[in-house]
Amino acid sequence: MIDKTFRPKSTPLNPLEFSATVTNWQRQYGRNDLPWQINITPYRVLVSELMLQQTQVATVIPYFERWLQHFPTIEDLATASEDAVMAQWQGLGYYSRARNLHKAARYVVDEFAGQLPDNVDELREVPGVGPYTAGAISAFAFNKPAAIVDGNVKRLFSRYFGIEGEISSAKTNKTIWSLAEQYTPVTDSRRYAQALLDLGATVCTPRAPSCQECPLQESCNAYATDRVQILPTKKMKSKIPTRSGNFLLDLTSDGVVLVQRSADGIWPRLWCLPETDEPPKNATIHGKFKHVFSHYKLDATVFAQSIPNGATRVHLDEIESYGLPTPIRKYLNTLPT
DNA sequence: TAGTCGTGGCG
DNA sequence: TCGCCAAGACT
Repeated sequence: MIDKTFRPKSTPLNPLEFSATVTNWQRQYGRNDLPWQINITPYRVLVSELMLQQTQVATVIPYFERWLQHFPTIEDLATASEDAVMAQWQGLGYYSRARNLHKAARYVVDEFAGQLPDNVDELREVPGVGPYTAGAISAFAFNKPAAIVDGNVKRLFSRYFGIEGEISSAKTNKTIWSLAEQYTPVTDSRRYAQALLDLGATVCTPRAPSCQECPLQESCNAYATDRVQILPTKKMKSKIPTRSGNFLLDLTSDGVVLVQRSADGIWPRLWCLPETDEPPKNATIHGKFKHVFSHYKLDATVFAQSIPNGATRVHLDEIESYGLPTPIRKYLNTLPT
């Protein structure tokens, strides 16, 4: 009788075998035509990596193309206004990344004459560049050996090496970084880094991974021990709270009143309908909308309310040149022109 | 260590 | 409809 649950005993490949296996796989099955993989420059890699933080490739692509049209060089970005920068980032989310990218451009122009450094230590000093992004820029922009650990690598390594520790813990993070450094090859750095990301994104996926397509199946600990569905282990998440918000709509033939939000909190420095702590009395409800953030849900009510004076009023057809949060832009788009 | 910070797609 | 998750950084 055949035991369908049989798995071969697994021993991890050594670093040389591992890197050869995944780079060969990447050459044949990986992603090699993404916009930032063509005409590679350090600036294009920097832009793509900041945009790709916690954001999927398909979402980033149109933003990346538009960004390079508006800010072709790092000098163009460094000298651009914050309003112009935020207008281009509008809708992509995590807006501190846009300000960091802007700061990064100025930093590199001021400190390095516009030339990004190629080593992790100096890259870590660039605004918005953390441990992952520093390694990614070194590998992708300069083809230099550098460990990268992102969500893909954490998932891939936790399964491949059978790491049981909670994936977001400092201890597990340290373990995986150590393995990542140990397994980083001396040559073909760019393709190796891309191989890890491609494997994680297209084969070793969070759920329903395609183990039959995986070049590492034979030596994968999680596959051998039938723990692919269990690893990586995650902490229980308490469900996110719901908050209510009150927004004011003052729309005339001259446009709608917008205010620039503070640098703190959600949607920092983006242009928005005026928000109030308490619902205005004797105001009629114009409409409602809901929005989900990563850490809370917003239940919003929009009140028709005239704003006294001195406010910025923007014509509806000029709104695209302002940086607006997505749900506000969507709400305004429903208004009759 | 844990919270903050967006948005869209997917099952 | 809802929870999960994505090329994380910063505080």
